Amino acid sequence: MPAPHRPADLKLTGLVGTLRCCQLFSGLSGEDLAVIAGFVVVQPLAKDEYLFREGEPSRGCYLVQSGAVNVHRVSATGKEQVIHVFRSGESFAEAALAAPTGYPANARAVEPSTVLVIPKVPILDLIGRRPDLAMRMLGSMSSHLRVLVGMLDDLTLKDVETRLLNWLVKHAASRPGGRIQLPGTKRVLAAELGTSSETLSRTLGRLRDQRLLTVSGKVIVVHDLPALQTMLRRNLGEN
Amino acid sequence: MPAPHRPADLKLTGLVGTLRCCQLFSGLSGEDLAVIAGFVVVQPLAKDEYLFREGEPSRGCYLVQSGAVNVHRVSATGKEQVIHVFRSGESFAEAALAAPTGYPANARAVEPSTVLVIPKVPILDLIGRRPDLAMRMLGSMSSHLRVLVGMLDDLTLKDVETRLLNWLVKHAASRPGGRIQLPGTKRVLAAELGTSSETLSRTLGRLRDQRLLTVSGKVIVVHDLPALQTMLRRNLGEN
DNA sequence: GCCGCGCCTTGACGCAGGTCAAGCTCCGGG
DNA sequence: CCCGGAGCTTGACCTGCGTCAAGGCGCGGC
Repeated sequence: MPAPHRPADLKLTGLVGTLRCCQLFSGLSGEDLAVIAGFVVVQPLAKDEYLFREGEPSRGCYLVQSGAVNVHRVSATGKEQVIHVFRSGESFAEAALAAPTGYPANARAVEPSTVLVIPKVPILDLIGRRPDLAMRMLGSMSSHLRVLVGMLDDLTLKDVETRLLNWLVKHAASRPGGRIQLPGTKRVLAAELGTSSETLSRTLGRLRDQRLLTVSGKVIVVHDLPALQTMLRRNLGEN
Repeated sequence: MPAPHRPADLKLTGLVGTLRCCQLFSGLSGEDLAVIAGFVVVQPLAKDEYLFREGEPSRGCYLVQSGAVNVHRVSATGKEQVIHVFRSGESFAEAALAAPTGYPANARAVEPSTVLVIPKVPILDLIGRRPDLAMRMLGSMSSHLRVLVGMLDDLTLKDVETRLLNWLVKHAASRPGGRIQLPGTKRVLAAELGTSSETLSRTLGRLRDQRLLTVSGKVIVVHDLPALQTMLRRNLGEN
């Protein structure tokens, strides 16, 4: 693991740029941003390197500068439950700032990444002096709550088919031509959907047989998005 | 629905007492508490009355004074997924303060209850002026995040038996003599465990046959807590 | 080129648990 | 007192999906 290091002053302006772009700090004054940039620590992560593990005391919270970080729990049975994959510009672990206990989950880089570590003490201090920053933190945590609530929903969508349809619709909508490039292996997607790679394969196969999509390697092309949507609605409606 | 009303000044001191007792406000000065008590609204709820529904714009956040409030989502299939049952002294819906969107869930009284409505604008204003209050809100939301993460865990605990054991152990530990009085009907407990009343009945029946507990009406008496615990651990360990 | 190793796919099988249905108990009302 | 309904229990059945196992395919190393 390469040692984290304080950025040289030269880099401060670049850092301020990064900070300004993210949801969490986007409305702050340049002065405040400079203060934050002053105590932030840049940390590169290799693929599959852990940023923190469940139970460790919290160093602070994090902001993804590049790459992607998988936040997950491992259940007592050893299964990994993905909570969320955070990408460039997103912040996480704000909850660890305010809690006396350690991190409640694990964080691991999906690919080579760099994160900004925002140490606990100075950011809490700043929050105390900048009420609008406090508001932002509240807002950010509240959106994380919503993500979790959404996950709950997903888990209670019974069918694997329904969950997959849901996932496909959500992702195909934002892609031109319905072309979805899988970020990782199919086993990973299966894990996100809470199923096994075999079942995922079967379910995809069924949709393929119905000419709704084609799969080749790590690329899924959705041919008939409306059909998927009505199918999803039908699945939700019945039962 | 009886109209909510502002408490008379006579009641202010009582209110301050309630506020002081709760996690969220427990460390604040009497002065701040008085300010809060000044804008809080007392709202009684009949059994099964809804406090708010998913999507409604947020009035503010809430503090349970007496009774119990079930916060839940209803999935697209119409099933009710319990997120948490909040009881006396607990606060909820803080997330709605900071978010522009409406409530992400529903809240309904399990039994006749009274809640304190903490309106959005004045409490946000106060948070802006009292950094330590902001910290408390952050802490509170962070613990709610943990609850949700815990729920995720529970849902991925596969067995109904395992989930039930988990529930029993958690509840029997805090009860003298392992005597657990069910708050609602067994169907409700089943829902909390994410199963049907039939399966719950069967699973309880199996534990009863093993002389680990007895069930009579709404009372479950755990006879052999350690046995339940080792059974739980066995269930988690294997597979 | 060939081989070996992941990854994906497909088939076969077993099982937890959801659903339907029938009987039981308890309780309140007329 | 009888009756009806709500909730609980138990049985029978069926289905989704997790698991094991056996190929097929692509890819990198040698």
